[in-house]
Amino acid sequence: MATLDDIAKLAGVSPTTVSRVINNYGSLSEKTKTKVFSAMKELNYQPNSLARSLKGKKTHLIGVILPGVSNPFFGQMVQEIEDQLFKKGFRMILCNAGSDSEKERDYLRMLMANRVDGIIAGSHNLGIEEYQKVGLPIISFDRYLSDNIPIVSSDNYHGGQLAAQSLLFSGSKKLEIITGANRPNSPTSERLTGFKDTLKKQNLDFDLMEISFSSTPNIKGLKIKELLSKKAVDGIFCTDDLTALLVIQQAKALGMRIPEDVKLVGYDGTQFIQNYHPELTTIMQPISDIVTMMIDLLLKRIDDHDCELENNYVLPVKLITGSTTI
Amino acid sequence: MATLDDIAKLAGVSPTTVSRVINNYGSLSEKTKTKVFSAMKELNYQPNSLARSLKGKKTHLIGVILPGVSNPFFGQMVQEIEDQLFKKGFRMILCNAGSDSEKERDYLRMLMANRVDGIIAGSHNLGIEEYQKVGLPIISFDRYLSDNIPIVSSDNYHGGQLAAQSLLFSGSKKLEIITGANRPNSPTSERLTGFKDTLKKQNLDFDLMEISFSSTPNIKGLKIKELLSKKAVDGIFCTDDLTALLVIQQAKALGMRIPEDVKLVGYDGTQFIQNYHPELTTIMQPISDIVTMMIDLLLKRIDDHDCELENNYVLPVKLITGSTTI
DNA sequence: TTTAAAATGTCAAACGTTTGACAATAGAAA
DNA sequence: TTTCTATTGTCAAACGTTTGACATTTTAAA
Repeated sequence: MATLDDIAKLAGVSPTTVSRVINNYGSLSEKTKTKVFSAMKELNYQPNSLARSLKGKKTHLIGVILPGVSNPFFGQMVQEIEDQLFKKGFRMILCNAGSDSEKERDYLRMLMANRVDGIIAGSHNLGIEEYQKVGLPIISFDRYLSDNIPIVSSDNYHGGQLAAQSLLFSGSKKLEIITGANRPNSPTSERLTGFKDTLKKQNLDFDLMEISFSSTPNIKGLKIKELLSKKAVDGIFCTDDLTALLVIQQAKALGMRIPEDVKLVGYDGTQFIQNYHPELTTIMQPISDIVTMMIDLLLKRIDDHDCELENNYVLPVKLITGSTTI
Repeated sequence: MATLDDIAKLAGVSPTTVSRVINNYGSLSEKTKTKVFSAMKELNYQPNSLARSLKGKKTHLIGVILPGVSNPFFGQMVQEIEDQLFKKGFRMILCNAGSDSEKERDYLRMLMANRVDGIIAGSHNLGIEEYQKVGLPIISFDRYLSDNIPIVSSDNYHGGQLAAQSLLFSGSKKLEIITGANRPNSPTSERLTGFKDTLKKQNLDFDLMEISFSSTPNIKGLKIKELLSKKAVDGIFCTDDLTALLVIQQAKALGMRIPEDVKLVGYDGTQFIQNYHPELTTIMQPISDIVTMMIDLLLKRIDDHDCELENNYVLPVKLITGSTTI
């Protein structure tokens, strides 16, 4: 692969001049620039980022740690992150941590070793300490990591409220909420609280069904089937859309009609759901805005490691009404 | 961030010794190793990959260029690639090229600049020349790029055959195939041929509906609606599952029953479809095997840039029968 | 023609490693 | 004690850039 020296030789100038052209530094005549550029083109030259970064330049690499990308929510988020980062001249190293804390730790190490400029963290199997000692700009999605790591999220509490209101408005009385594992600091717990508080105001009660995040869809389906067939529920709030799809599936299999027999509200409202399951009433998280916010903050921190940022940035959610509620 | 010299000072040894410990090179006493390791731990030291790679070591970075990740097929593929690469000690730079050839070109440049060890290319807006002059190990998914770039794909022709057989077996007579833009070298065109050939053997004809890959689902839906309401079709083969979902959607809206009035076969058979739309008959591509193959070949090429590889690796597809055919 | 400014060149240090050559020291075996 | 070997150290070059100091040449204006 061609180096700066090769270009210098071919263009008949000094290496310093080539570097000056690349970095647009010092004074240069148009003629030299043209000579250098065409030599670069001729040899298909790409300045070695490794060397540049080593010399103190940014790597323009951002580490993105997420639970996974096969879930449409994170899929869309990754797509959005990639898109927006690209436009700002950054690239992403994608890290699917799953629910594996060892893997997350490994990735954190790798990202440090690779001297990424910053990290977007949306998966959190690890404790605070691990993230604190990374010493790189970090922005977190939807979970507390450490005091000086800003959290960007959407309004989970209000999302819970909207879901409850929407079910109440369509006349549900016997309510059920289906949610993943509820660690105390997880975003879903806020959704739950918003839901709960709204019902409390109406003096209504509800039941809670927890299905571990890591269960397969088949297992989840089975549990939902049991719920639907054994219990007289007429309104269900799922804290994610995929689970809501399973409810639709099981209800259909049992001959129950939605929304006549059971109303249903999901959560996330990805583009995918809006396109392929427009019937589902759901709470839409503003993925694009969330990403814009995160990248904006991250780049600020990259420019100035000590810049002051808020601890929390909460973006509004939106109710999208489909035919699974009335 | 701590450097090798810092470790040397803290451990009370020479920098060379530290490097020897890291690379397990030369002869070392257990005592020194322990001293060095504990110094590394204490300072949370990570060897600077940039410097190491500059000195000739691998970067352990792989560029993955795909059309996007919001489509479940590529979502699952990315997840699989990430997972398998991680296990082999590699990380991925994710490049969503979309249908933007300028972006793809930019990414190719960036990947060269970053001295990635290799590239997995699944998006191909660019011509052969661009890929040829990259000069890095490349493996292609499902499309011809250049003579010495191996192609890994699944058996698109047989997939088309299976789709046709399945529709014929369920008694369809008036067949339609819905497919994206059909550039001559695209994998979908093979699916089409397999489909066509099978029908020809039965002396049956079919109609072809092309919907540009870049149309939004709404537009696609509209065209499908038109098709369903204006034409007497009783069997549809969509060359991807998402389009098949739109057919289901539109058929439902028009009061047509599947499979009674129209049979339907999709393509891809991702985990997502299997979990959330098990009713859809579809052709499953063996994503995991495809990825294993690609990574295997890529790593071979990375170890030995000139190693001989086949031009084509075709993996078998599988018919998954759901209730959209009988 | 003189003079100043602009353009380019030379040189070298630095970034953080790896690696080889070679020397020095320690400990153990003969 | 001598001798060998294992361990560690010193030193320096290399990887491909960037950047500053400084010198020299070219160009254009006065």
